[in-house]
Amino acid sequence: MDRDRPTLRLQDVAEAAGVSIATASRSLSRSTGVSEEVAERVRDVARQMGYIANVHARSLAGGASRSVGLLVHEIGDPYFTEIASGVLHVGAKEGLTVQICHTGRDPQQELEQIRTLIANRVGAIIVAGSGFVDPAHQAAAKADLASYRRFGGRVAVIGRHHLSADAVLPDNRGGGRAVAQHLLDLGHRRIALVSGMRSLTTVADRLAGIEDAVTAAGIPFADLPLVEAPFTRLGGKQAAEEILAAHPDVTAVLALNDDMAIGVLSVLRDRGMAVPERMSVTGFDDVAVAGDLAPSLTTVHLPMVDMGEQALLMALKEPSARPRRRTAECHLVVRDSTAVPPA
Amino acid sequence: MDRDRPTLRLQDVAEAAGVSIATASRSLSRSTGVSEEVAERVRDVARQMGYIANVHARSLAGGASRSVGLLVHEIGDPYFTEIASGVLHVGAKEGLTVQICHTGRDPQQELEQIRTLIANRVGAIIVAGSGFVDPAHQAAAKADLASYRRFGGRVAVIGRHHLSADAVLPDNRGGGRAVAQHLLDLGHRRIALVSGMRSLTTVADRLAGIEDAVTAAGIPFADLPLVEAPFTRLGGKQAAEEILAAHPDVTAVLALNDDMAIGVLSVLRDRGMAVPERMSVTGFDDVAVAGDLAPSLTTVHLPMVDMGEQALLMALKEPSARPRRRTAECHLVVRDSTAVPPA
DNA sequence: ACAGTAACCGAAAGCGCTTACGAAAGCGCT
DNA sequence: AGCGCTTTCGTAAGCGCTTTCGGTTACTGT
Repeated sequence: MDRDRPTLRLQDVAEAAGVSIATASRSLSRSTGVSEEVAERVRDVARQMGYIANVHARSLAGGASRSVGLLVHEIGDPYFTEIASGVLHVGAKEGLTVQICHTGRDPQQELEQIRTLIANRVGAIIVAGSGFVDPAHQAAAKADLASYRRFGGRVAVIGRHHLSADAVLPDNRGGGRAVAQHLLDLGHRRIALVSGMRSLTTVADRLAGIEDAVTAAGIPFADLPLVEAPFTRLGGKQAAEEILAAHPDVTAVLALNDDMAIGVLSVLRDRGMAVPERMSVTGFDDVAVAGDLAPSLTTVHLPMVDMGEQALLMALKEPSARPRRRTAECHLVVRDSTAVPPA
Repeated sequence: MDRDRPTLRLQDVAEAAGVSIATASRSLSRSTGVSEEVAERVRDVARQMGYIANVHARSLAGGASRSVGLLVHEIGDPYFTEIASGVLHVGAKEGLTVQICHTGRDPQQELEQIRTLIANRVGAIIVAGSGFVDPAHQAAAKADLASYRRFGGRVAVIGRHHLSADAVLPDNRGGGRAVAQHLLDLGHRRIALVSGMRSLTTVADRLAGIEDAVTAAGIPFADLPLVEAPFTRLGGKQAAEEILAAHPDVTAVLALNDDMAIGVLSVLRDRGMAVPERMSVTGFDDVAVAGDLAPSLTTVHLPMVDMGEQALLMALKEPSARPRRRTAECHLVVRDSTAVPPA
């Protein structure tokens, strides 16, 4: 975009077609108030000249913007990849461009990216990766988003319920219950938990579900070895090392997401511990590769693509005064990484 | 963005700070021509009011836009995911917003998305997934991009050299040569090729490299069983079925991308054919999961994140009259899916 | 033939910003 | 004091579009 090298303007098209700018504009947008023949001619001329309207001018003058924003920690993370895929699908179908922003798990950057999206006057902001832990950033973001909403912007959050916005939430508690129950049913009693940071509501909810199940089975939740580590593959590795060292008697490792489970699997493979014969391992999320691992991973399926789609659709629908919640069902997917504990 | 619910304007800030709009503008952008005290005051007021400038108005008036576009087939495809990651990283660092568009492998949609990006007057367009097969679409895209460039837009293509634009290209031929050589070195002679559509230059180049190697080893390239299928996991499965049925003597399957290789592996697992003991399998790309599969996949590593970064950086640098090329080095990564052929 | 109506189109006013340009004020110098 | 220079700031002219408003025209019914 250079000022000095001008692009084709609507005026150029209008002149070439022998009509006024107003008529040209009407012909190219909602062609009402223009005779069909004129509109047709203008469109022909525009096409021949290769005219492409300027979105900036259009939204300045017109109002509504044709784009939405998506906030993720890191697009390479499979969890966010799938959400982005859902959002992009809906976006393409609705003729919206999607601006994706990396927060890099940095609250400061997250705040900046939110501001950037607001500056772009996007029609909706989907917050998929939200890492606000400290009240200061959270409050700032909330304030920005509030004023954004005041002038008509829509906000939807995926995976957390905060920022007083519409939210799409996986049934983390139900999923946690299901996967724990699965291990209990197989006969496991010494189950180690490989957890992300408990300050994340996602983690807290999943743990709550696990607690439901084990408590019902008569096992005190506090008895289960639990290691908190970053929600990443490396975190899973570290946690696995720690658990194997401190608790040689565990027969199953329940990881709170697939990434960590993959880390656990790699440690077990390095140590020559057979999965699932010696040790059962479960994940959470059911990322695309979970079924391709060997052994394929027993995990809780989250409909992430769906969640992305739902979030955008929810945001685009008529706004409601109070934040809406939509729960995404999770279900257990039993694959090859779990079995009865060794005798 | 609603017209009737107005957002804070620069004028509001100016009034609150007791200065003119011009001064307010200067204070908030490149603060030249304003005394530091005034600029400071304006910035304070703006911050307190929660003012966020309107990008549309800004780029209409000013010229340069702070955003770039990225075209991919499907963000969920790991190849594109990593490229997108690279582009987003550079974008975040440079303060650019990135608009990602899905083409869904549909030439028509690809064309539309290019137009959308031009309409958004993005500063650069990175074409990662380009599926132009028919001359008509290709010509149309070329025309649009040409006029886009004429007014200062930058274009960079990843993985193909066409559209007369800057390009970042993996050394597909070298990679093909390397992986074929690896199998030859292990002693394989009956090597089946699981190929994407040969009309793709990527495929053609990789095949050329393979031909180089096998020809040098004294094997007529045409003797190798070759199945063309979609460049997807499913395509890999289909191709594998076909090959196993028609060529039971094959000892190695060389797939032209990892996705197809994963499909091949799953077919082999279903049939109980041990990899690599009974059959060696190789991929191409080295997507993130390649190392996590079991057996982990021997493949050709492409620096995809790098390529995304390079493409954007190249586009942002001063343009050159003639299209530049940058070659991304590939290298073979030997893992557990290849071994000497069965005796 | 004429008022009344509907359909079509053009002139012009903005949308919120940047940036010439010019005015005013402060400075050192003769 | 008067001159030119620099610094600082305000006025106003757009950027390319949409949309209101009013003017023309063509068409109807009487």
